[in-house]
Amino acid sequence: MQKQYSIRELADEFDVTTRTLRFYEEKGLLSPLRTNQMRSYTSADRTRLRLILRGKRLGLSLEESSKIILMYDQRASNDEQLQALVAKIREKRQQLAEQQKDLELMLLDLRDAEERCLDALSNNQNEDVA
Amino acid sequence: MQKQYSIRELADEFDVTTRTLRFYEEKGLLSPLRTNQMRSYTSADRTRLRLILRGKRLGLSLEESSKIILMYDQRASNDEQLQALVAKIREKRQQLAEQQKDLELMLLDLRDAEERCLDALSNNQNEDVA
DNA sequence: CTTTACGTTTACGTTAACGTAAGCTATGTG
DNA sequence: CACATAGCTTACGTTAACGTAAACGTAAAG
Repeated sequence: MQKQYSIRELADEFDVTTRTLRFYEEKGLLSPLRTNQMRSYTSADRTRLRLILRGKRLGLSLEESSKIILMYDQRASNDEQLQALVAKIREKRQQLAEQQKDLELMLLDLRDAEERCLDALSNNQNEDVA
Repeated sequence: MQKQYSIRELADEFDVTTRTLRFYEEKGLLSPLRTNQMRSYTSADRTRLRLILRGKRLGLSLEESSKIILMYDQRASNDEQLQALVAKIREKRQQLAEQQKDLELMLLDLRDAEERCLDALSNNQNEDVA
């Protein structure tokens, strides 16, 4: 017997609005059970929501996240479909690897900018002393 | 004497539309020179464009990218402003570090998914043989 | 000299991802 | 019992980031 979550519980836990949860459902990203009309979220829904929000933080659209989630829980299909899926997964991994590079570059730039700021500050110190 | 770029050259180089470049200008992200009404982009504009697009790939809004760019080329101001800037830079670096974690998690999940696919494929092989 | 190509401005259209509000129902609570 | 709380549906509103189209200028090419 798994725990079920009300829409408010889930919304509070992940810091989103109930509107957002209903919207994700409308878009087919979540599919909570219904207990006399009220939505009842399972731990599977929680997991999916976590993945969706992680995708958002990485700049993915809901549709992209949706596709990636489908890759995670592939329904064991035939060889052809499996191979196509592997190809998709590899492509996405490739994209993410590129994104990793972008991220590191931006971090380097920011490290640089910070250093220059600190240099400027210590220079101002020296001027004050001189 | 630096090379100047027409709007089309820049658009083609970065694979964006001219509309996009004009839009970025309208938003204050670019400010090309004008040679008898025509836009003339310098290498500084190119750099800014590179940064904007890198930001986009990381899921940043144009406004966020704009702010980050301002951090890069800080006009040496007074100590107070410099310290505020350092704080901003550190905050952004922190955010990016979190994003790095998210990215690695997603990569791990995809590695996992790929492996499961490959397992399923080799299982199908065995069944065929048996 | 007209066509073609590239540039300009102005302005309305579009999509994603929700926000917001109205109006209804069911369930406790003083 | 009144009413506050939480949920539901339906539907219109909003913002970012461009797309698309009209209407015009200019310069090289046939």
